[in-house]
Formats: sequence, structure tokens, C-alpha cells
Amino acid sequence: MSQATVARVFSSPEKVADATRAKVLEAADRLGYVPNAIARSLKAQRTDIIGAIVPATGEYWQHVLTLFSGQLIDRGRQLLLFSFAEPDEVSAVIETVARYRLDGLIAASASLDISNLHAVERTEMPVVAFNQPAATGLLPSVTVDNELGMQDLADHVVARGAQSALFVGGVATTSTDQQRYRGAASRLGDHGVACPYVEAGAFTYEAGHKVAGHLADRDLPDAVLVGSDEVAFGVIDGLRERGYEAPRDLFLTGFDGLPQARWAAYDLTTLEQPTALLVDHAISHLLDDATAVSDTVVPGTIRQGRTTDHA
Amino acid sequence: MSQATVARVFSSPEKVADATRAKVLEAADRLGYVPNAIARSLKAQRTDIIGAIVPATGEYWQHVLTLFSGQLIDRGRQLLLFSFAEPDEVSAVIETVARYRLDGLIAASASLDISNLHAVERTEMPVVAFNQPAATGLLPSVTVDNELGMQDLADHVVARGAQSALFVGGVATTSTDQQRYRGAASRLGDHGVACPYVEAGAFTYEAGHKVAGHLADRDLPDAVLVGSDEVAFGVIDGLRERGYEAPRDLFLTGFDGLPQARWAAYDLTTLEQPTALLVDHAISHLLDDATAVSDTVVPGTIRQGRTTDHA
DNA sequence: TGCGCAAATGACTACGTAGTCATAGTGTGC
DNA sequence: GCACACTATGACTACGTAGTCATTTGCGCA
Repeated sequence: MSQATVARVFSSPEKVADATRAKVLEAADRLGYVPNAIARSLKAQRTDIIGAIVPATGEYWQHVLTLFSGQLIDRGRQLLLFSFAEPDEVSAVIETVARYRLDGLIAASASLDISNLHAVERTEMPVVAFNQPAATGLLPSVTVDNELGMQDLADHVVARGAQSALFVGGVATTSTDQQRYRGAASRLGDHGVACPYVEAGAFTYEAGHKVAGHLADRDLPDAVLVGSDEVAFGVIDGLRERGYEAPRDLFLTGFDGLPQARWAAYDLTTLEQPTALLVDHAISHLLDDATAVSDTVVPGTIRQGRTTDHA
Repeated sequence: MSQATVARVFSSPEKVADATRAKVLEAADRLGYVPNAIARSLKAQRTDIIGAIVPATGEYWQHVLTLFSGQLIDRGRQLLLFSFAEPDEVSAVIETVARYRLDGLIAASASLDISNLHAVERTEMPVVAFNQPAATGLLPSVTVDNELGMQDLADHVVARGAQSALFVGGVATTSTDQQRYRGAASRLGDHGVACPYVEAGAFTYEAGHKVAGHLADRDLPDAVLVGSDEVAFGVIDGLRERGYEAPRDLFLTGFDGLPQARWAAYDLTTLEQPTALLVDHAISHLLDDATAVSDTVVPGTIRQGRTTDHA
């Protein structure tokens, strides 16, 4: 029985006679043979593995990661994960990624310098930028409509009577933050409402909690639009400790639609990202039309929570 | 210039003369050459990739996953991620894992049937079970001391005056749940306090939120020991909606030490797992002493939150 | 100038698979 | 009973690397 026949049993079983296939499988079981995907990948020039570069922290990214993993497995692919805590770790990791000849790469990091990707480019590995507006036009990208989403939230609080507002961003230099602020400021401006920008300093609960202290020291506006849910949770708790509560004393909104936004302790009005859809778009781009240079922008939907109840 | 020299430049550069190395690197840059890790893995019989089988949901697992990824990269390894939503997806995935000839496998799933691992065993891939007490004695394992931790929490609430108690588990059939309940029941029994078991049905916020309703319908005990933080958050919110608040009306504890336990809306007393240490042990076992059959059990520490304040 | 030794380089092979092509086997129809 | 079509199988090769071994180069020293 030849090696070629064994290979066929595992890669295109229909080409092997039933009796032969049974014998091969029996022998494989007896000898403990398991096909070698590494050798297969070398020969086929295809690994069936997709890489993902994702920030190590943040509720949102963990949520996204889980979706990527699940959807890829459903499509018969594996997920090679690169998470990083410090942006400067990324370039070293990129080099490694390129060596593995992955079938595609998901770049989901606000702090991913596009120039780092040249090692990837030369391998002609399909890449897609995920929720990384800065990459628009440079790489195929899939992004939620940050500006539109924030506009909708602005309309939402104005419709409930807000006449003053304030935007709490995470990190001012990120394109995500900039788009979201632009959406808030422009739409609020249309309604004649000013919208100062306040930077929390990070996309974390702690940053939100801390910045809430500064907010409480000034006059609180009618509405605080926070650029991300996780920061918003911190703001809510920080304000609460100082006796301020949404919606009693102000309207408060988040952005992302994390599972925790539904937790009763917060019950946050937020812009829910269609994350599963975004992930699906990203994967489809890599696996189905990797050649097309496209920028997909998907709108989110408002989730109404208690924090903007007209009480 | 030969292929052998090029290979040496990238794998053992010290064996190549400076001038030659410079020429090779220049040419590589010019021609867009990137070493092929797949071919390297085939030849070297080593992939530098560690696999991880992790449940798709749950704050805790997401937290663990991030740590694994970070620590592996620090040690020059990559993380191939397999997450699954339904337990029956696992066996199919295991088969795939075995084919990739990974350098090691982390099995972190309460519902992972050990018998599924025979495809892995035959490849002689090092395996370590992570926080999966059922695997003790069957596989090398790394686990937090569930029983001891719950005993400490039992002591904690008794020291604060609790004279009645109740344990809220996630899924009664999981070994994690069983160990934690045993710890609570045995130690409370030592103090002459009974400890009924109540099953939430899942390790989720929603399950905790729902079970809180049933609890509020009966007489609330002095202390509710919840088997996991995420469930505990749901219990807190569920009780709150019915007018009960910890520590005013009862003591409430969690287990795991999630970041959210520190969020001011909850500020939960919980048993903090030394997760980074657990992860480090697991990785060390795979990379350094894969042959040793060992069961590592690491104690956690109590984090005192507001939910057991003696107010 | 020649010799010898170490360092640097090159030729070659195996890792385990999948695809190509050739060959053996199996019926089918006349 | 024979030619023919078609299926099933086998022999062989390439994928890109790392390690072995052989060869060449460079250099110090006599």
C-alpha cells in the first residue's frame, strides 16, 4: 500500500475504493498515524491558519477575539493569536507572522503602525484592518460607522432635552477616538450645542473612573457622551461616588455595546456594534475576495438603557 | 551564494562571516525574501506553536487567554487558539490540533472529555490541563486550590458573624463547582453552619441574575457564597432589584478575582486566583519539563470588597 | 614560499505531504 | 472472447528548510 494512497484517504477519500480506505484507516489507527498538517501546508502553500493581531487588554477586544475564533473554526480555519500589551512589541511580532505564511491576517489594533506591515506585504498575505479607521484607503478594512453612530447618540440625547454636552475620549491620538468625537461634535453643533473634548488617557475602566472626578469638579453638562463602554462604566461609578447618577443628573452614553452594558448595575445606553457582522465581513474578505481593495463601513444601532431614560 | 549560507544567516548568524551576512541580508531585502517557518517546522520537527482549547465565553477565560498569549510571545512561542461554544465541538477540533504537531497543548475546558484526547496522545504532544480538576491524575494539571479558597471565604464570612449560608454554583456537574462547594460546605459545617447548594445553571451573569430571584423568594441567609465572580455580579444585581443589598442585608462572595470585581458598582469580596502564576506554571510545564507528570495546585488570596464589609 | 589548521562555505539529503503521470485492474458492450 | 473505457493505485517529484559532511578559503607561522 503506497504513501500516495494513504494521502488520498485523508485528503480526497472519494478517490479511494471503499475496501482500501477501510484498510488504510485500520492501519492508521493501529499504528497511531495522524496526518501532518505542517507538511501538508508546505506542499499546498496554504496553512488554513489566519493570524490576528489584537491588543492584550480591553473588554471589547476580548469579545471580538472570541467571535473571530468561533467563526474561523466554523469555516475550517485556525486562529493564530498575537496579542500585545505595548505597541512597540508589534513590529517584532509582525516579522514572525510573515514567516508562518498564514492564509490571512487580521490587524485589529489602533496603535498598529501601518509601516510595520511591509514585512507582511512582501509575502502577499491578505490583510484586513479591523475597526482601525486610520487604515482606510491603505489596507482593506472593516469598521463600524463611528461617526454616524456618535451622531445618532448625539441626536438621542438632544431629543431628550440635553442642551449642554461633553465628550470623554480614550486616547486622543487614535483614529477611532477622533472619528467618534467628530460625530458627536458635528451633530451637537448642528443643534447649537457645544461639545468639549476630555481625554481619559486610556480605554479602561480606571481611566473613566478617574476622569469622572475632574468632571464632577466642574459644572456637569446635560449629557456626557463617552467614547467607549468600558470607560463609561468607570465614569458612571466615579460620578456615583460623588453623588451624581444618570439619568437623574445627566444623560450618559457609551459606545461599543459590550455585554456588560446590559448588566443592571450600569444598564448603559450605547451604540451597539454589529460585531458578529463585522467579523464575518473581515473573514469573508480574507477567504473569499482577498484581492478586492475595499473599505467596509457598517452602521451600529442604539441600545437604549436606563442612563438616558427621560425620568 | 548557496541556500545553506542563507539558511545560516537566519538561524545561526554567528556562523557566517560578517561580509557574507551583510550581502545575504541585502539580497533578501531586495528580493523580498522572508524565511518560511512552515518548512522550518517540518525539518526541525518543532513548530514553536502552543495550542489552547478554551471555552468561547466567560470573562474568566478571556482573561486567562490574554495572559497565555502574552507569556507565550515573551518566550518566543505563538498561540494557536481553539475556542468552542458547545462541548461537542471539541472532539472535532482535537483531531485538527493533533495534525498541526504543536509543541504543546493547553486544555482549559471544564467540559473537555479526557477521552477525546487520545488523538493527541498518540502524537506524544505535551498536554497540560488548566483549572480543570477532573483531569487531576490523568493529565499533568495546573489548578487553583478551589477547596482551600472556598474554605477561606467560609471562614471569612463566619468571622463576620454569618450563621446561615448558601452556595450558588454554576453547573453542578463540573469538577470546579464540586470542589468549590465541597470547600464551602465542609468548612461551614465545621462551624455548625449548613450550606445548601443552589445551581444557577451556567457560569454567566444572566444565570446569576435569574437565580437571585429564587433566592429572594425564600428567607435570605446571612451569607451567599457564589462559585464564580461573573455569576456573583448577576446575583448582586438581581438582589438589588428586589431591594436587597450586600453587605447591609447579607454577605456575598465570589470566586476568581476578575478585574470587574474591583469595579465600584460591585466591589466584590472574592477569591483572587493568581492567574499569571498559574499560566506561568502551565507554560513552564509544556516547555521545560513536559515529561514530568505533575499536578500543581496553587492557593489564591482573598480580596476584601464592600460586599462583606462589617457595616 | 609553503604548510597546516581553523573558519567559512557549498553540495546534498530528509522532513511528510499532494499533485502529476503512468500503470494495473475491472467491468462493459459488441 | 476481445477491445475499450474507466477507475484505482503506485512511482516520483517539489515544497523550503536545517543539519551533515566535504570542500574551499584565509591566515599565522615556520
